[in-house]
Amino acid sequence: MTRRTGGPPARAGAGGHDREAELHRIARERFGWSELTPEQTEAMGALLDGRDVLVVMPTGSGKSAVYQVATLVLGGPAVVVSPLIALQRDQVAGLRESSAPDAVAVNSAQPESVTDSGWRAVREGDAEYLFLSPEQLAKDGVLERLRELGPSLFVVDEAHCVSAWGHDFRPDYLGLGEAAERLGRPPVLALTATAAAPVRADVVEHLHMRDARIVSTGTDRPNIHLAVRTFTDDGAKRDAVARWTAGARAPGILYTATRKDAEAYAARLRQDGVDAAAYHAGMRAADRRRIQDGFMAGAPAVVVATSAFGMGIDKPDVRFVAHASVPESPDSYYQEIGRAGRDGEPARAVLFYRPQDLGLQRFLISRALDAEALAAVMTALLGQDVPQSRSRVAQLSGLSRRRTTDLLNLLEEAGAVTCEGRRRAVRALPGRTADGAAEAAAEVFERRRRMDRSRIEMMRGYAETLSCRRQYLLGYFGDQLDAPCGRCDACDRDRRGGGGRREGAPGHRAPYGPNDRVRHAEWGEGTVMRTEEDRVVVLFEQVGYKTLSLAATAEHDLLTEA
DNA sequence: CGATTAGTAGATAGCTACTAATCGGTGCTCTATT
Repeated sequence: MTRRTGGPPARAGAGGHDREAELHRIARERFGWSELTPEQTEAMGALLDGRDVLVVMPTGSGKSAVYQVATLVLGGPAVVVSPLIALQRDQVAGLRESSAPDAVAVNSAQPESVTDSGWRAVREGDAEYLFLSPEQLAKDGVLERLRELGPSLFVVDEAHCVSAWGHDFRPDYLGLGEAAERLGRPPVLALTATAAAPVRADVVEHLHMRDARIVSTGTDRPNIHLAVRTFTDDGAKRDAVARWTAGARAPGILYTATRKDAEAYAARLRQDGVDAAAYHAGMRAADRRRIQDGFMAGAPAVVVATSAFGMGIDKPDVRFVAHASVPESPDSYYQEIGRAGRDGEPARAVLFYRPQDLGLQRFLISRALDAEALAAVMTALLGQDVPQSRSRVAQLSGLSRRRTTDLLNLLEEAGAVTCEGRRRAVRALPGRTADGAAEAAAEVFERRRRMDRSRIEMMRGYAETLSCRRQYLLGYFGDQLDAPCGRCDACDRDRRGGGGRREGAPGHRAPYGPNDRVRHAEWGEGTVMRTEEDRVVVLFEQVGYKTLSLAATAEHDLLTEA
């Protein structure tokens, strides 16, 4: 990897050597860290060169250190976007306890007086880190105050949320790129533990990252043993899940697809004498907090939860993460099992798989496009001569601000509207019509849905593969594992010699390799993700992940080099 | 997409067998009541 030298920032020191020494000195004196990893210094160095950086490193490997140290060298406060208020609280508390500079948060869950004193602390240099949600950064007043502070760094923590949530659930995530620009465009740092190729592309695009430097330590978590158990009967699966969980070494997390199942399994486990508690977003905030804090402290030993549980859980000794139902994507799955074994000791990830369970995931991503609302937004904009604020567009179209943001994001991606200026007002691009915009937006929407569906298919692929599970998962994230891992059920079976899996014949080379660019007659251009003995998985820009039979592609000449 | 519940038709007074309806995940922020 080459380090490009950009314009040296104000306080970065002269040579790379001095600078690295200063990073180490600050890490030691202000944070008490005796060492920085090569990846940490590489990411910090790129930021000091004024570059945008995407850091992909497992939780617990020191992602936060990158911005904490770099901020002090850059000499201005850092704006840190964090998805959950609970997470912001933990991060602020953590920095308060250390001898490092203080942090403050700005959100709706604290008294105004606390927010006010937070702003003051940053303004007066008593705090260097300011934590906010993306929703806060969608507000003009907040952006104005931030701009006056002259932030030296714009950090997006848990950056995969941009891609996972921005397109529907929390649309303000897609406005972060513009927000950074309105703050004077300091270097942008995106942090995440896992990001497959399309997620990285989404993050880079929507944060408006320029020539982003990607710093990755690889996503493998070798101490987590991977296994899948397959069922067709629902009752049999439930029995197996309950039995396995009751017998597994705690602490652990059991993920379910629905709130009802979380309650049901928790009750059943308690009956079997397991110290288990349910956790989902339908519970009262106080109960959720009590269970999360309790789990961190050791009781309950098992949390049975929907996907609501886990972000910000940095408990080192989680011994298992089991899934009673298949999740929506390898992306989510890897995030969730990544909460096991952070101490490096052996841990288990078991997926209880029933093909029918994929149906629920298909339902959950199948929300239809509201053509009427889309038309209302576009028509409202077409009637205006000058750019309009988002809240004004919401008013004109009679929709909520959240809904409007969602649809404007879609229209922007479809090339029908554009945001401009410091106030990022929106206007329709010249020559656009309501019908044309609706059509283009529908196409963008469909493309995204195909991608989501293909991710579900990749999850099916993981559950049904006969070869090494880790090779499959890591290949999905663009990390190649050259040999089978020896730490998954497929490898265990091969070692016992009971499987009858076809080993790739030595000397028989697959016609495609990872990262090859290919073109398919119908699906357009794509990138090869992995090859097995008889099939190849390709990520196509237009249709998402596809698994093709090598025999068929050869026979009909379906894949050509691009 | 699939599981569960509610409703109803048929044939005859309590039940079977089908169809229709319903539900299912993630969080922020602001506003109106307690």
